[in-house]
Amino acid sequence: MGVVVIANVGIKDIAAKANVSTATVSYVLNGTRNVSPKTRERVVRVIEELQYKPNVIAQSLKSKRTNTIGVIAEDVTVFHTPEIIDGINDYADRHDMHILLTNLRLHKRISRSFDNVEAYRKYAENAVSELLGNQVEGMIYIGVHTRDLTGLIDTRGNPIVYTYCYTHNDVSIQYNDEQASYEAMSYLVTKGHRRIAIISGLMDSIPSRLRLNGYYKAVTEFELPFDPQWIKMGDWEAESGYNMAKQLFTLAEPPTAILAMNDVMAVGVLRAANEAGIRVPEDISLIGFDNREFSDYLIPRITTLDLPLHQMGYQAMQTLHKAIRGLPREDLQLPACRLVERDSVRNIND
Amino acid sequence: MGVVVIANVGIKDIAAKANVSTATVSYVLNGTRNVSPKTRERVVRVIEELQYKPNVIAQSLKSKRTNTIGVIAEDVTVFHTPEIIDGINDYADRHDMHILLTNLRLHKRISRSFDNVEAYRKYAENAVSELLGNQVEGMIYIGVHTRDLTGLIDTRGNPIVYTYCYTHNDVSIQYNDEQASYEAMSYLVTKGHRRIAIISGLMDSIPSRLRLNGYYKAVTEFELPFDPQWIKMGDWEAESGYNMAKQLFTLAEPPTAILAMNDVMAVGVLRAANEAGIRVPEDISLIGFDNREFSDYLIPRITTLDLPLHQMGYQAMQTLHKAIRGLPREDLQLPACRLVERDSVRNIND
DNA sequence: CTGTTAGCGCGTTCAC
DNA sequence: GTGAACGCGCTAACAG
Repeated sequence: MGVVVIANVGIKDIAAKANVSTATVSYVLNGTRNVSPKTRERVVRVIEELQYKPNVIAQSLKSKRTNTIGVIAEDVTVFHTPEIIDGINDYADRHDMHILLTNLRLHKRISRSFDNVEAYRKYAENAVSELLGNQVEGMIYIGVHTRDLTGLIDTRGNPIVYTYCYTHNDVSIQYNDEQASYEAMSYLVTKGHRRIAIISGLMDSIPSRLRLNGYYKAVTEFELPFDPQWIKMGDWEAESGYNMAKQLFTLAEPPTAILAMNDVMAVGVLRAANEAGIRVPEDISLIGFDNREFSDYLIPRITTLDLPLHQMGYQAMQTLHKAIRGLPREDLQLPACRLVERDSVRNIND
Repeated sequence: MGVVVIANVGIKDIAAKANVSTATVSYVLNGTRNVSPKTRERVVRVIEELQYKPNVIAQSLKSKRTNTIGVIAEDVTVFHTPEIIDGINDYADRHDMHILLTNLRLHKRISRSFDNVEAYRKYAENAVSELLGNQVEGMIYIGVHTRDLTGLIDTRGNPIVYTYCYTHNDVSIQYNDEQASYEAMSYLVTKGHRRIAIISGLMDSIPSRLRLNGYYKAVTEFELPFDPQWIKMGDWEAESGYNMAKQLFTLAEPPTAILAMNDVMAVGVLRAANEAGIRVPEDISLIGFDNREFSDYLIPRITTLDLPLHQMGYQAMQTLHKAIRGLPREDLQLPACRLVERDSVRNIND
């Protein structure tokens, strides 16, 4: 109807209609130089009239700055990725930067064999190539789990920040695993627990080891009883939580609380308890890890540790931004996890 | 160390090092014209040696094609958004298109007052402006829930496709709500259920109404008993599922199965059942909607309807792509939901 | 047929 | 306040 599809108006259209040179228009737009109020006024009016927007592409060509960074997500459908991207956006919005998103779609393409780095190297390298071709000023790489990606890609000297994974040579943004499990332990102690078991993730994982450190630290500091049988090795999956919990339940001196290194294994614990007629939290207390959405919908609602994902994304973007600008790297605080208190821990002081 | 930061090599660097003109390099790169094997060989070697990648920015400036589309996500942290983006990526990857991602961050910025369109119009318009400035060839808008966004933004004639929301004037990609609830009902009937209750979402929502249509259609076709008391109006939140379930439990003729219009309300039903000592599925069967991650972690695991999110993203991108190319719009099939059979429905034929 | 020169796209910026 | 060179790659027109 009244809608007119406007052929892209350019700076010279403005110049023509306002009877000035293109240079003047540019000066008005950018305030790069003084322009007499009268001409400025005239130019501004035409600009608004024609709804002119500078062609960022052309600007970039000259300025060699695109204000665009590339985000390589190994898989956007993995639970932590969207929130990290949200943090990246948060910072990017405040600094007028744009995000070119690449999604490696790892889960769908190579299923669970993440360890086979070769299998997806070509995807990752393609992503980097395309991004560089698009003149991004830097990149953020979001992994599907915390692991070493040294040598996976070569950014040819362009800045990159890794998060939810790391390399030996580059900056990476992680969160404080040790503090997190220590905090969970402190909380349990506050609630009167002393015999506390832990179900770890795979032991080739750095987070597993760091969280175990936090556990040991708490055991030492609070002088808790220690029994190696309370340390169970899981593999992050619910099934392992289930199996380990069953073992814990049959111990001569069973723990009064279990700390599972992720919410998924916590579900396994819940299932095992359910099956054995053991009630959570009345008979045994449980803390998960990750604050996955479902942890709030379980019965009982699971107390867990919230990951500072937003902050990680924000810091990653901030760090990258400084690197692009050539500014020195600030020593940012290692993002901390936050205990989300719900209904799966009983206070046994009462 | 051995790492050399290479100043961006351009076509003329190649030309110089290979002793040819830039035109020849361009012809080699694009195969636009015949180049003698010898020179080609020489040029190719230099290109590889210097790891040259054409500057897409410069290419776009001339070709007026950026192969980039803008995705405006109202909120990337909402459960359905990542999977839709994944579908968009899937199509984009196959057609060498790039995604410039904008995240309106609606949840964090304006909390839950989504109905107040004015509150975020400015965010949306900014997003469109920036995207257009970046010369995207089209846009996909991903809503946080299915509602009418007519008049929210003006793309100035540029193609746009909406998904998980719609307008009166533009193309939008939805899924088949009516088929979904009908399918759930058929399944329940197969399992011997005839007295089936439904807990709807807010009734100003189109999905609520369509799903109710599917319910009625099944009631009619299968000649099921009908009692208006079995139709409960919820508001999508767990609390309402809880309240409505309690009402259903106290009916003189209670239903044998409940269909909740989302998994969140299904959790409410589960809680109410738990409290009342009613077992799912032994005493009452339950079907949710959305196949939210947590539905698989509940006890019992909830049978639910999986949303064709990936397909929606794929179709949105496909539709947009055709529009950009000026091709006629194909009539794509309305994506269907898929019943995910788990443990919350009992076969009462046995 | 192969290779080169020169102008273009669009906004910026320097010299006048 | 203006003309024109410039950035980088593409390509029409031209030369050998």
